[in-house]
Amino acid sequence: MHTIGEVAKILGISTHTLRYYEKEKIIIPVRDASGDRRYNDTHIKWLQFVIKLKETQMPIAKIKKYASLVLKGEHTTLERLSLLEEHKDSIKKQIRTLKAADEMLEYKIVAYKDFISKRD
Amino acid sequence: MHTIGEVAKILGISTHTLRYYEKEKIIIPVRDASGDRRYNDTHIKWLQFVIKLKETQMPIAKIKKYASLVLKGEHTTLERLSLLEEHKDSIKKQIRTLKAADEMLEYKIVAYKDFISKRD
DNA sequence: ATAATGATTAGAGTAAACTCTAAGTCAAGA
DNA sequence: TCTTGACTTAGAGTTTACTCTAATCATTAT
Repeated sequence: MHTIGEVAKILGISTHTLRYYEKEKIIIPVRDASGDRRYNDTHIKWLQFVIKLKETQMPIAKIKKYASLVLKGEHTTLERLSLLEEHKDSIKKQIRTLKAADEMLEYKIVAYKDFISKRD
Repeated sequence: MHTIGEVAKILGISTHTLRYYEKEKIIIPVRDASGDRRYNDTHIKWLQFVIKLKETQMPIAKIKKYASLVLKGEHTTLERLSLLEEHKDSIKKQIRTLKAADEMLEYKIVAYKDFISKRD
């Protein structure tokens, strides 16, 4: 069981952010005798998953939606599955966009290098 | 030569956004006799480039920086080149992140499908 | 015993990137 | 002539995702 400060350090995010995610019902830690938040390994794994989703541009609203489905129980698995499949599509699209931009930049960079070498 | 409304339609962005980019000195169109903005094909190509940079998560501040270098003239080509190379690195990183997330999602999706097929 | 550390809360403040409003000008078509 | 529609401006408002503040409480270190 970890305190909020420890979890913040482990995940590389701030305690503020962890409390914000709780306010948004993305993570619900347990409380110890004195009312402090406690996170177990399941909480941490869930947060690592949330961070992965965030890194791939899933908005907080959608992460919230997914979290609420998880809380609702097993009868939401189909809906969760389609949400994840939708996001997988979005990731594919992002990769395509990035690859196109990468090619364009490569082209521009070569043009710049060529220009510079001919000038100097 | 195109009006702001035409350019907005061509690029799929709003006239508000085009004026905002101008306020940020990212694009400086010319003006016609009655003071209206006019965009030529060079302006449009530049805006398409800006949109590509945006799609790959370059912040407005950095796009602004690049635009200012272009305005300053040929003696900034080296600096522009390194800015673009830096961004190309960031794109590579983004692709790696997305691929990792994609694999993780594939794994999760398979697990969900497995669970559902065994349950039904 | 006291000071430092780290936790708590409600709620205010911030940054980025738009997005919209209000009040106005101007040219073309019915 | 009137109206419609596109344009102009300065500046206010919105959304997202934090980020911080202030006041307070509990535990640990000297």
